[in-house]
Amino acid sequence: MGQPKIRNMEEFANISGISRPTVSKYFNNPESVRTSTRAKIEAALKRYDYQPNVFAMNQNRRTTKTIGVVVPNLADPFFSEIGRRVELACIDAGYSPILLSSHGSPEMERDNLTSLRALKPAGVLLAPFGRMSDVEAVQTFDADFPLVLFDANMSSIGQAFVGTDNAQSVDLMVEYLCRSGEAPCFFEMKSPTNPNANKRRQAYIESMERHGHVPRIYQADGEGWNFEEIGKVEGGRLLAAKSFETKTILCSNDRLAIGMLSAAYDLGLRVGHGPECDLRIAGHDDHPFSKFTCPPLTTIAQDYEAIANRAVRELFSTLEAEDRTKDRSETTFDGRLIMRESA
Amino acid sequence: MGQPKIRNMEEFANISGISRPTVSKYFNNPESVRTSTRAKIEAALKRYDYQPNVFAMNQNRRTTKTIGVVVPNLADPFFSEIGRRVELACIDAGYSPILLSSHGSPEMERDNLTSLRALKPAGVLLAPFGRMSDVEAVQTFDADFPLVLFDANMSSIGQAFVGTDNAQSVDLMVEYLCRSGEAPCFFEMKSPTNPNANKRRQAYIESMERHGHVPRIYQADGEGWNFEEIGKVEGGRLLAAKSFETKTILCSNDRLAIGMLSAAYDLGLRVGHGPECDLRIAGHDDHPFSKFTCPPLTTIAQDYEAIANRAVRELFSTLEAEDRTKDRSETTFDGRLIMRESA
DNA sequence: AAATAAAATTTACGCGCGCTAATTTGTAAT
DNA sequence: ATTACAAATTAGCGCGCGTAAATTTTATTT
Repeated sequence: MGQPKIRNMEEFANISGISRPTVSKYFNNPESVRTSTRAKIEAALKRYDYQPNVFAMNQNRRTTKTIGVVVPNLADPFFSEIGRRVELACIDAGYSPILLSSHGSPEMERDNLTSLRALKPAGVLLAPFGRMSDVEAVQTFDADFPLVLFDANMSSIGQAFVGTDNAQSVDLMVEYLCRSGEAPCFFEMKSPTNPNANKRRQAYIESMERHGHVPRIYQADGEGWNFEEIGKVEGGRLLAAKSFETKTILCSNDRLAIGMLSAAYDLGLRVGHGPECDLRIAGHDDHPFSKFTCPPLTTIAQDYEAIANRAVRELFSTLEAEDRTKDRSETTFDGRLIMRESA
Repeated sequence: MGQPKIRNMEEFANISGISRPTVSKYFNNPESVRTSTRAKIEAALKRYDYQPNVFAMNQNRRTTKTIGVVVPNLADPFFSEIGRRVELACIDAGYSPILLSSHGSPEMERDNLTSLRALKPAGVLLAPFGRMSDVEAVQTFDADFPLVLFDANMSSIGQAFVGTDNAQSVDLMVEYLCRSGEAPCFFEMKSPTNPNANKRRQAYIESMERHGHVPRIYQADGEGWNFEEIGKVEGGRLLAAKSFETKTILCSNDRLAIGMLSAAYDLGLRVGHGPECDLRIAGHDDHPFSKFTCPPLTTIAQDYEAIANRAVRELFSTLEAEDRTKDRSETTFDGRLIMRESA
């Protein structure tokens, strides 16, 4: 941290006694220069605080050190949590993540990808809307940049997909509910905005049939991302009208379940698995607040950490594989049953 | 979208029939060129998709179109919501916001400011940790870039501060609770990580004294950002031990209140303002989930929209004022009482 | 000790655009 | 038609770094 400010790489090369191209090489990859020269450069770095101009660096580089991370909606704690972990994993690997939220709008997802193009990212981690995404835009982006999908799959797009095995996780819950009491009916949105909803419904149907039960599905009206409100209003309506044919309800996700729990409370219904209870409610995702609902919500925990780390690793492995011959891989992690009091 | 790809501004200038410096001027500020030439350029933009290279642009520009937005923790719905609105307001104004979360760590706040330096942002909107922030780092950043603080104030740092008037909002709640029943005691963390906690405690004390009551404060042990857990465990402990001297509890924020509501449910305590209830619990912030707690939480709503928009406007007004003579301004918005069933 | 390979240096060009000064063109008013 | 002024053009330098080719130095092997 000396007083004479370094203006550019030329000056820094002079005071460190190394030629500029070698210094440039060092900043691209410190391992690529001899140990003795690396020591000289790092000694100079300690005395003078210099860092290369990012804009000049990225102008001519084939690839930058930027990683784009795009999620559908940061207001949803699920995405803010998994986005957070992806971000930290990128930093650990020496890259600069840039986290973009599409604010619930597929159009903004497209815009985000367009903005990212200008930044020449080394790669992009995308949790897409799925079939609501601008598929063509995602495809052309995939053709131009290394792309890894997580959370929601899109067939044959991206170098890899990493997510949760909905078939396994839903079956785990259905099996538990059947074993511990009545077979569940299924509560979801009629036109779900989140991409895993369809897979979960399908998994519910198959699991129920496998266990010899008739699947019963209830779909709530309502648009947008205000899941709790929809769960409370529409779920409450169904509860009040005694429309559910069973007293065990599996919600497509925790946010719907949180809304329904609130409605049940208003209606004076006791939720839980005890003999004195009127209703069992279960969810999916282990939402950060599901531990604090009344009663605490029985749910399926997705392995955030594993998904985030694996997605990052998949991306980096395609970055390192110069030849684009790597096959597309799909990795799903098992959900874990979190037994609490609601079911 | 013609087939011949435009490689640089030179080529684009040729095909649009305008000289390169004028095109450059257009991209810096479309208003700065004659209407007729603007039309020509925009006609060409429709036919060929060209956008200037961001890295080359920003390399020599005095100031970029980038706005940094730094919040303490995106996992907290309060910050993800206000960050979202700030982001959208910047986009509307034609700037490129870059949203950075410090993941609950003051050190990362410092790192985020350091990273932003390299991007030469036109300005930065910072929701600081407050006294836990690296004050010196924030000060030197303030000296080098236009800076506006929001949510949490730091004395004489930044061109402006925008937030909620804690004295007003807490007094509003205290007044309501006293008027509608027993005077509240106050529940908070012993060493709070969120920056407004001290102001709220102070506001509570002053408000209670003004209403002729003795303030009673209960502080929970616990570190970090896991407020719900702390509210549930420590608040539950106090409830179980019947340590609270009154049956009306004002929590420093909604997340603590959510935890305490969960504990009260476990203990079989009926929360609410009805005659059959054992306890009243109130919060502060109008957390997105406070509407769905059991019972729904009475709280104070901060005016997210107003805070976000005003913070952005304050920043832009300092950007436009070439002379740095603008006085530092402090703007606070009133909180709004949200009466629900919990108190 | 000489021979060989690896790494560092020198030299030089290019990236795409910002920005300036001098000049020319266009527009609107007298 | 003349004047006056704003806007566009031409010409050209500079930013800070990437990168390539040719050369020299250093480290390793025989």
